[in-house]
Amino acid sequence: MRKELEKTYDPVQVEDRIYDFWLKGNYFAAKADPAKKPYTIVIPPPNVTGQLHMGHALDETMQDILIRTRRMQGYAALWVPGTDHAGIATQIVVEAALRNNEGKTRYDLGRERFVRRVWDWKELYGNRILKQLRKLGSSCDWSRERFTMDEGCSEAVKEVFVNLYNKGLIYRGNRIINWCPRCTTALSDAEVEYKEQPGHFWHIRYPIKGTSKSLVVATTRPETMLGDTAIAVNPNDERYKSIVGKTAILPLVGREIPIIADDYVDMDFGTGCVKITPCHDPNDFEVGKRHGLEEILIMDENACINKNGGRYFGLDRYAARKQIVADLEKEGYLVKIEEHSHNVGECYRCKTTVEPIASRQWFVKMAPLAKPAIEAVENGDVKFVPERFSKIYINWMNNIHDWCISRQLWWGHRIPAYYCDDCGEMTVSKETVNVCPKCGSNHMHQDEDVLDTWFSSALWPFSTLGWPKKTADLDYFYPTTTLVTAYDIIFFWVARMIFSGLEHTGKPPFKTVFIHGLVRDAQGRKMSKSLGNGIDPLKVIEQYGADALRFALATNNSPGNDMRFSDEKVEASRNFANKLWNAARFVLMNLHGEETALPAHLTLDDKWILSKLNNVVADVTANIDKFELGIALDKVYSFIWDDFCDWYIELAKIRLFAGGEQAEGASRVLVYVLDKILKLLHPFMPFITEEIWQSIPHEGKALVVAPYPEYSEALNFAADEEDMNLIMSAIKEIRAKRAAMNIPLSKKAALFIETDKPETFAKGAEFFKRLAGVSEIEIERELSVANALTMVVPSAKLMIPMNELVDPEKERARLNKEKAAAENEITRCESRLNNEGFISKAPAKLIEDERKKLASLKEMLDKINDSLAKLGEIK
RNA sequence: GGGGGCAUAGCUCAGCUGGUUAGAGCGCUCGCUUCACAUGCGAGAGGUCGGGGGUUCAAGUCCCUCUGCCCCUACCA
Repeated sequence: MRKELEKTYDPVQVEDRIYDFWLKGNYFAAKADPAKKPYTIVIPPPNVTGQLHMGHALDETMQDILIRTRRMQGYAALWVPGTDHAGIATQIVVEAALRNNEGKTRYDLGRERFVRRVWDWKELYGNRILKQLRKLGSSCDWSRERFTMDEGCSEAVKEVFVNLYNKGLIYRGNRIINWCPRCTTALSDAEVEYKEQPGHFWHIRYPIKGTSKSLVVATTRPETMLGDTAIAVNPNDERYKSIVGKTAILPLVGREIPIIADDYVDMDFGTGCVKITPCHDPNDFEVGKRHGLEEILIMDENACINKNGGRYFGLDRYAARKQIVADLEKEGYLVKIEEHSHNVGECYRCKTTVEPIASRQWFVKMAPLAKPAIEAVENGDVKFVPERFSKIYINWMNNIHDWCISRQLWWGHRIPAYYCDDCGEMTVSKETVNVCPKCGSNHMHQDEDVLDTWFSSALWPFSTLGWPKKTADLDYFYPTTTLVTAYDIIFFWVARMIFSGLEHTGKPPFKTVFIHGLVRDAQGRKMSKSLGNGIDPLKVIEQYGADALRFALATNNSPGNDMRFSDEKVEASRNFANKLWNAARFVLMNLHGEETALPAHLTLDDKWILSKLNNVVADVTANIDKFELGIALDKVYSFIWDDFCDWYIELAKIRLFAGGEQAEGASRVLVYVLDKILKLLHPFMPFITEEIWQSIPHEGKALVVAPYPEYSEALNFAADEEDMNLIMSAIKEIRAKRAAMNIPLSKKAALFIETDKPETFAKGAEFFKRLAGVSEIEIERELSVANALTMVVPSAKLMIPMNELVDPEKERARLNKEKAAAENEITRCESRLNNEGFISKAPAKLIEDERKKLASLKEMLDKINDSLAKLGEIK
C-alpha cells in the first residue's frame, strides 16, 4: 500500500529519516573495486573547533553533488571526511575556556595536562561539525573519518619531517620571522594578513661622532632604534658619500654605530638614510648579514622591551614607543613627525599586530619543492577550474619564501628532533630518541615546538588513505580526483598539498582543483562574527530544509565567483521542492500499476517529453563534467517546472482523465520521466528525491545508488519535438490573445486552423481543447472564416470566430504591428542571406536555418496580409 | 609596485569553445479559488549587455583603451 503524500512538502519530517536510511544501507561506503573506476574527494578538513557556516555549506554541497553523481554513474566514489586539529585556533579556544571556567592559564596546568585537556575538549566537541555535515546531506564515507592528529596522520607527519630533513629540505636557523606576541609563536608568511593603517613617520636625528653634523632617519617603529646597529645609505648617494665609514651615536642609548653603504637603500625615499635593526626587520637582517653587523634583540616573546633595551626594559612595545618619542623630543633628537599610512601585519587568528623578530626556527626550503609543483600545473597534471587560478597559483609559487614551520604552541605535532643535554647533538628521528647516538648519554629532550597546522593538512590527500604505508586504498584511490575549495585557501593548503604530494608520493595529490567563491550576505558583505551578519545554515535547514539550502547555494552560482545569500533565494528553492513534491503527488494519484518501463505506444506529447528529457540528460551530464553545476541545475529545474509540470502533466491529464489504456500509457510515461527527473536532481537535492523515489514504482533499493540516466538514441524524437513545438506556440498564441482581450479560458470557443500541416495539428487537437479554451476544432489546408480573431503562427493561421468581442480597428492595428515586425525580421534575414561573406564563411547548418526561417517568415507575412484583407472585407 | 576579478532587466545573478528575436529567480502589472501545487496557474511590462575603438560574414562573448567598484599579492625604512 502506497502512502498518501501531504499537500505541502515538509523537509523536517523527511530529512533525518532519509539520512538514517542511507546510513543503514551503508550506501556511502566506498571500497577499492577493480571492476569500477575510482572517484575520490578528500574533504577540506574543518577545524575541530568549527561550527558549520555558509562557507562550509557551499563547499560541502559542491562536493556532495560531484560525489553523488559519480556514485550513481557507477564509480567507486569515495568522499573522505575528517577534521583538522587547527593548532592555534584550538589552543585559543581551550585556553579561553580554562581562563573563564577556572581562571587558569595553560602554564598553570603545564604542557602535559594542558594537551590532555585539549584532547578531552576534542572528544567532547570535535565531532560537532561533522554531525552538522550530516544535516546537509553530505554523503561521506563515515567509516573513514580521520583527524590530522590521529595515529596515522601523525605517522605521516613524522615520516615527512624526517625525509625532508634528511634531504636537507628542512633546516633549523636563526632568521626573521613573524611573531605573534599574543599567541607567543612564530607564524608563516601566509598566516599574516596585511592591513593598510594610518601611522606616523618619525624623523630622528642621529649625531655623527666627532663632528657637529648629524643624519636624519625616518622610521615607523621608533622603539626599534634600541636595536639599531648601523645607519645605511645608498653607495651612489652623493649627499652622504663623505660620511660612509664614519660613526653615528645612537640617541638615548649612546651606542656607537657604523655608517655603511648598501644598495638596498632607496635614495629617493625618505631622507635616504636608513636605521638598521637586524633583529627586527627582514631587510635590515639581510643588510646586517652582508656587513657583519652586531645583532641586538630588544624584545621578549610578549613584545615587551627586554634587558637589552636599557632603561626601557619591561615596557610594552607601544608604551616604549610613546616613551622613546617623548624622550627623543625632550632631548632634541626628534626632527618632525609625518602622517604616514602603511601596511601592518596581523596574526590571522587573533588579529594582533605581528612583530618581525629574529628567532631560531625550523624552515622548509621551498625552491626545490616549488619547481615541480609549478610544472605540474603548467603541464596540466593538475588543473584549476576556473583556469585563471592556475596563474595566481604559479605566480605565488614563483615568489615563495622558505616556510617557517615551527610554532611555540603546545597543541600540535611535536617536532621529532631530540637534543642531547650533555654533548648538544641533535637527532631527528621518527622514533623517540632516548640515547644520544653521538655520546651515548641518556639525557635527552625533545624539541619543545610543534609544527604548523598546515604542515599536516598538506599531507591530507594521502595520509588519510594510509600513507606512508603502502595500502590497497592508497593504490586505488590515490591520486584523488577532485579537490573542492574556496579561493582564499589556495596558498595555505592547495599549494602545499601539491608540492607535498609530488615530493612524497611522486604524484600530484589530485587531478582537478575546483575553486568556488565566498558566500556573502544579501548586501554583498563577507559574513563574519564581528559583523553579526552570518546566516546559520542549520537554521536555514530547520526552516526550509537542507535541499532548499543546497539548491540556493548551487543555483545561479558560477565557479570561482562570490555569491550572495538571502532568504528570498531559499524561499524560491523551497518552492521548487514543493513543486516537485506536488508533481510527484499527482503522478502517484494517477498511478496504474507498478510498471517502470515505457509503454509500447507513445503519443506525440510522450515523444516530445521523452526527447526533451533525453537531451537534458546529455546536457546536464556534460555540464557536470565541466563543473558547470549551476548551469546543470538550471537545466534540470526548467525541465521539471516548465516542460514536465507546466506542459506534460497538463497534456497527460487528457488521457489520464479519459481512463482505460490511454490513462495507463500516460501514467507509465509520467512514472518513467519522474524517475529520471529524480535521478538527475538527486545529487543536488538528495532528500526529497529519495523520499519521492521510494514512493513511486522503481527498481533497486535506493535512489542514492540508482544508475544515473544516460542519453539514448532510441529516445531521440526530433521530428516529433518540432511538431509539438508548432502546436505549443499556437496554444501560447491563443492564450496570449485571449489574455490581451480579457477572454478567460473558461469561455470556450471554436478554433479553425488553416495549415499545410494538417496531420501535425490534428495530433494536437485535444491539446487545444484542454489548454486553449477550445470547444471544437477544424483543421484544413484552405479555410475561410468570417468575423474571426486571427493569429498567425509558424505553419498555421488560427481563427476563432468571436466577432462580438473583436474591435476591428484594434485588430487591424495589432495585425499591422505584427506585419511590421515580420517585415523587419524578413529584412534582417534577407540582408544576412544576401551577405556574401555570410554565405561563404558561415557554417552550412546556420545558413540552412536562416533560409528556413526566412521562408517561414514570408509565409507568416502572407497570412497576416490575407487577414488584413479579410478584415477589410468584413468592414 | 605587480596580479586578478566584477560592471548584462528595478534587485541578485546565469550566459561554455563568437552564430536564431540576450535568459532565470525575486520584485512589478493584468487575469485566474481550473479536479498535483496560491510555496500555485495563464499573460505581460522591463535591457543602447559600463563608455570608446578594433578584429570578424557575425561580438554580451575575442583584442586594445578609458571609467567605476572589489579582491589577492609585495621586505620601500
